Amino acid sequence: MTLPPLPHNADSHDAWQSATGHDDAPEVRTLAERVFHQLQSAIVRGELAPGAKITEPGLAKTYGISRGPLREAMRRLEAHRLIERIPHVGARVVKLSMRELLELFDLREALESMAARLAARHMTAPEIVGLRDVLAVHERQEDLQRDEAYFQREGDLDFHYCIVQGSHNRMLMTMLCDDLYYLVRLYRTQFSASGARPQRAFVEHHRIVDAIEAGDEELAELLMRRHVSASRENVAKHYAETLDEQASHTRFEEHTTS
Amino acid sequence: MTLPPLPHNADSHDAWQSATGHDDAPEVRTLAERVFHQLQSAIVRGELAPGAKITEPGLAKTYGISRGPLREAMRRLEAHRLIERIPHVGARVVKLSMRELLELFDLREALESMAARLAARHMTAPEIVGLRDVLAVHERQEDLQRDEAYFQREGDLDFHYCIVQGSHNRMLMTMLCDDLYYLVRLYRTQFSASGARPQRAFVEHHRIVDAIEAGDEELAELLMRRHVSASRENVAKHYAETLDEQASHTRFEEHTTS
DNA sequence: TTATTCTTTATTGTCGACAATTACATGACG
DNA sequence: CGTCATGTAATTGTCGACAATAAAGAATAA
Repeated sequence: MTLPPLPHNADSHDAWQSATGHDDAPEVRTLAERVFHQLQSAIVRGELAPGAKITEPGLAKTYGISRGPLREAMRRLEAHRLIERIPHVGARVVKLSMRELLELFDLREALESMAARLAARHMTAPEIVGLRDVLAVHERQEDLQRDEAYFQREGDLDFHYCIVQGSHNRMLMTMLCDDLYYLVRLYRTQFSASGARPQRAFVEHHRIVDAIEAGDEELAELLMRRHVSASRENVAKHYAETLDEQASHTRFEEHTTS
Repeated sequence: MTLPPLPHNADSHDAWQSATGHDDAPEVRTLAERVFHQLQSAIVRGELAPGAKITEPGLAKTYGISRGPLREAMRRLEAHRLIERIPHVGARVVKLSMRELLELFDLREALESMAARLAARHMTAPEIVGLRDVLAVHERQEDLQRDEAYFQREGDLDFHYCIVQGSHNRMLMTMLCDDLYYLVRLYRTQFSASGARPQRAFVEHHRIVDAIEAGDEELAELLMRRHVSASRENVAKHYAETLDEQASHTRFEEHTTS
């Protein structure tokens, strides 16, 4: 009953695969972990259709592994809200409704504004330099290919990643980078969300970085809150326009419940 | 490859065991789920010491199940940040450091202030009545047993539960009630946190409810933010006083990394 | 034809056993 | 005496098989 301390646990973060870069080949050493990342990527990229049923024997044969590690990976995906499970029935890929998407924006508004405030308090000079580099790359891509929304969107997430990193709050990093941002990407593929507003977002990003560099916590928080809120309103407006397909989506859901 | 829709997924929440009441016997039908709740409760209540190593054969024999469901439960606990795992090495119960505790308060400040704002916007009249009932019970217990901090603390969590429920944001409810509040309880047992400030908290709670009832979103958000922030500062101060044992804790961690 | 019941089938839940990796202890060598 | 190497033991990772549950379909009766 004594506790021989494991050799980590003091700076336990180097053992994690999380909260740093995103989509860097995770270089994992266990099957469950590897298939978790593979499934996570497949879901986020839309290779597994939203709402698609997931059968354990099928996936096990697809990935060439046994059902044991696969079930552990699925439990992790369930905890990360990328799949939904019902005991003795099965699992399927989540299908974000518009309501849940708007809820997600509320969460982002709360968490990312806090992240911006903490970034203004804790971000170091080289971190700010790196952040400006991200903005520069961001802007260059915008010059080169003005229509290619995909890179722009990924760049947008890179920006938000840097802010969250700058908060120096590990719980916040984990919650945003490991949980919410995957849902954000999932939404972008599900709704094929190309409705970006690049130029507006650019100046907002720059102003946020300015506030962070100036150490103005309150301004950074306020600007980030407005930035996320504006993105939410943009999505809500775009949703109101394309409401017809959404209506058919709703009819489909009603049909399933009958 | 077609997708015969499962009979839920339209109002998928009734199938979940989460985000409603807390600690109501979960009435689960699978071993993995049951042992997950049992381990969750055991960890939060301190029956499994923080930092204690968890061996799969040991727990499997303890709970009389096989290692398969146990590993799935552990994967869920890992995702909920109640245990930490290292591949091929083992798992142990989390031991919150003071830094992580303060990080947790930052998260609560961001999320619960948002919850208060949304509660002021969406909470219905009967929900507000229930909230006042919680405060009344809260106050009565305070009259009866002024020292018994345990019930007061649980009542405090009940209050925050109601607010989050009133936000009508399911993602927010899940994130706070299913994830963060278990960490809060874990902290209270680990640090034997009886350093409450009941009377101050009472009036703050009442003012928050007043703002919610008045539909004043901004005031509710501001008051909740101050409420959590004050609690954080209270903890930080109490930590500075009992810094000696924390110093020994730090020495221990340094020793483990050598 | 429609509703109901029973059978069949497929999927999920659970278990025990084996392989792989790591930690610990013992001993040899500088 | 300290350090390194080796072997052993224990734990974790993985697999295949069986049992339990639920969905799908066939057969029967109204």
